[in-house]
Amino acid sequence: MNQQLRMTKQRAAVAGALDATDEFRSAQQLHELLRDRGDAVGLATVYRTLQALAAGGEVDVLRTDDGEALYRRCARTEHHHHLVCRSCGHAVEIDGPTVESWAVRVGASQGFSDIEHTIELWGTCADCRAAAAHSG
Amino acid sequence: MNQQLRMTKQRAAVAGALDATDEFRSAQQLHELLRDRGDAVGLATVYRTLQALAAGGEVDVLRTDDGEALYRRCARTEHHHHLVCRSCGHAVEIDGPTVESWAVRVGASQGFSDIEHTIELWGTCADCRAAAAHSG
DNA sequence: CCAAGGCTGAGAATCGTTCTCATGACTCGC
DNA sequence: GCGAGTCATGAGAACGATTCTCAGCCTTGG
Ligand SMILES: [Zn+2]
Ligand SMILES: [Zn+2]
Ligand SMILES: [Zn+2]
Ligand SMILES: [Zn+2]
Repeated sequence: MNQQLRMTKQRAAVAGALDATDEFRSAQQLHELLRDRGDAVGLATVYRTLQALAAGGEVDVLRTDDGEALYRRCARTEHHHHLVCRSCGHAVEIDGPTVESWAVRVGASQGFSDIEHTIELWGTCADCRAAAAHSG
Repeated sequence: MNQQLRMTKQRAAVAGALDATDEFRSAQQLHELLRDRGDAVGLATVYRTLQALAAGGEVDVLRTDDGEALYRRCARTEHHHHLVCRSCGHAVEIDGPTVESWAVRVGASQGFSDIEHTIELWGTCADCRAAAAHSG
């Protein structure tokens, strides 16, 4: 089926970078991370790889307030949402069982079909709050 | 307070365009709309005005999957969410009372502060579905 | 080891959005 | 009405993120 996907050093590097962190990261951050690590990979390749991983459901993508895409390889591939620190990207996977059914119900009641939902929580994690307190 | 804001023909035009539609629209769509209408307004001004309106809570902003910002003047200014048609932008304002408390609770339980939530539902409205059925 | 075709990366190109700055429009006091 | 002081406008440049181009490289199957 997708036998045409080749395992290259670059893809492994990107996947490795994703596995190495627990935080949501932008394509550019991952690109820099790889460069610093010594596994330099072209920016275009980073984007392409993330795109492929996202399409395959292997990484989660979300958008910051200003539209930048952030990626993260979550522990599970089943549907879930996130609570993300807006300053460091640290994330916690969360479930919202009642939210799921609510979304479907509301959508259907308005005559809409193919309902999907975007549900993400943003906040400041304990570490970042402590850091801010010290400097502020 | 904000007495330094002047009511200009351009701002009125943008506000008018927003009032004239019930759908979420991008800055560029509004810009074209105004041009077609005869109330040509510079693109930069459209962006600036939308920004100001959004800052003042007079219009709602949301981001499409690919990061583009969409704006809409909703009937109410109190906190609410939306069910948006991904093909025409038609939107319905919705409430999620249980969702609100869930968001706060989950955020706090993980040690995060300043919790905010992004909750939007996407779907295909009845009209667009009908249109798609005819052509497909 | 080879051919075939996916993969890569530097740089150009897009695209949405913001910035710059010279010019225009308001406001207010006279 | 008139001018100074300001805020607003708009054309175009600048930006930042992402995508595209395409020639050369590398993985894979045999
Ligand atoms: Zn944090
Ligand atoms: Zn969900
Ligand atoms: Zn709204
Ligand atoms: Zn809410």
